[in-house]
Amino acid sequence: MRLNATVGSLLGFLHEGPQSGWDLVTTAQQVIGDFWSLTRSQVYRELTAMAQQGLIETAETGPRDRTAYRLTAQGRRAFREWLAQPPGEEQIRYPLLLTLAFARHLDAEQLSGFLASHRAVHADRLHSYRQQQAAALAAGAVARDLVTLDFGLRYEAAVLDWFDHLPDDLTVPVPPVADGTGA
Amino acid sequence: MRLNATVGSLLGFLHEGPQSGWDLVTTAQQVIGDFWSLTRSQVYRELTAMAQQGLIETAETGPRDRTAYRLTAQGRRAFREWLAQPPGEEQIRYPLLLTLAFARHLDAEQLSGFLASHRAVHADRLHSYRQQQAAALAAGAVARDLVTLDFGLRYEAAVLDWFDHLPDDLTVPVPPVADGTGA
DNA sequence: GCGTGTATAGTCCACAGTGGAATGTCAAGG
DNA sequence: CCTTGACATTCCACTGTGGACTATACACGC
Repeated sequence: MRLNATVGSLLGFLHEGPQSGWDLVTTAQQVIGDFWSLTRSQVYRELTAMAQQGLIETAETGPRDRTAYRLTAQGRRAFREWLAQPPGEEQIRYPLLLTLAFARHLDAEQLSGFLASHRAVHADRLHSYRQQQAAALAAGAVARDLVTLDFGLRYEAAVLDWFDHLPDDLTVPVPPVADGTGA
Repeated sequence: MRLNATVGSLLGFLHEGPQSGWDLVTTAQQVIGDFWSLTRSQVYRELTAMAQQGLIETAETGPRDRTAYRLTAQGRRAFREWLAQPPGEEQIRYPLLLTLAFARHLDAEQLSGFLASHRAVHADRLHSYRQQQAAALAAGAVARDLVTLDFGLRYEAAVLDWFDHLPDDLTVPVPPVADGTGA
């Protein structure tokens, strides 16, 4: 009965006290959203399964259909086991690089538009990370609390650097490709 | 009829001439494998659908059950349309950061073991990227041909840097966590 | 010529992850 | 009292992942 990483992290969050699916989505977005994704659908799906397996139990039902869950002893055990497994490798999927890989089939102006807008996204993210860092430091956080944020900072800085060192002739008209029907 | 990125890139590869599913998996792994993933299952699944939609057609059938596909005019059109769409944002999922986010529940020695092995993976990748770069340059490639590789180089360098600036007290014993049953 | 291992080639399936539509409830303010 | 927006969950279709399974062709050693 191996847990997947999503279930593992949900169990991790429940260590801070009972939460509903809605709460967990919010928490996850804030705490691990920069390097892990999990969607509403998935959270509710997993919560149901987790309850069935006895990893969590209903803590309280509030207004609307709100159902908060609490860790069980079994859930706590399962979490520790999961956390002790060697974490898998990272996965990156970056559609912009796909576009770039096929850039010779693309209009130069469109390409430079795409690049500009993606660059802006990364610049914004870097800016927001810096603010988060400053705020955390002001609130008394130490380096240990900032490792994942630091990852984001370095990542975004590197990506921006990459944008700023792209060769010019990327967005310069290239003679139309032969577009051969065969090899 | 919007194509997904996987179909888009398959169409892209077929511009180089007819290929079978098997070939396409190999090509994709080599050309876009560092920032995009696609699995055998998916390739064959999509090829069937693409053929049904008239984006590709059977080019030849070889030994074993080999079936090579060729682009149709419609497929070429669909590819251009797909490529002209603004590419989506990148997705990153890094389980190690998840582990790190819950590090206070984890044994210091285990954590440092995980960190060491992940660091090694990134060091290897950086090394291999450098070799690829050198080989490409030696073969006469220009900057324009190396943009995606350059992304990988900068990414891996940044990640390694991050590893090398992790605070020491990450892997220093932390007083056992209270592990409260509730809030 | 004859096995036999390895690379090639494809199929199938269960599970995980994504994104949006649909549904409903409660709270606040005019 | 009515509308608007935040809260909360469910459901679905599609996409993506990874492994098990089958089978054929070919190179090689004998």
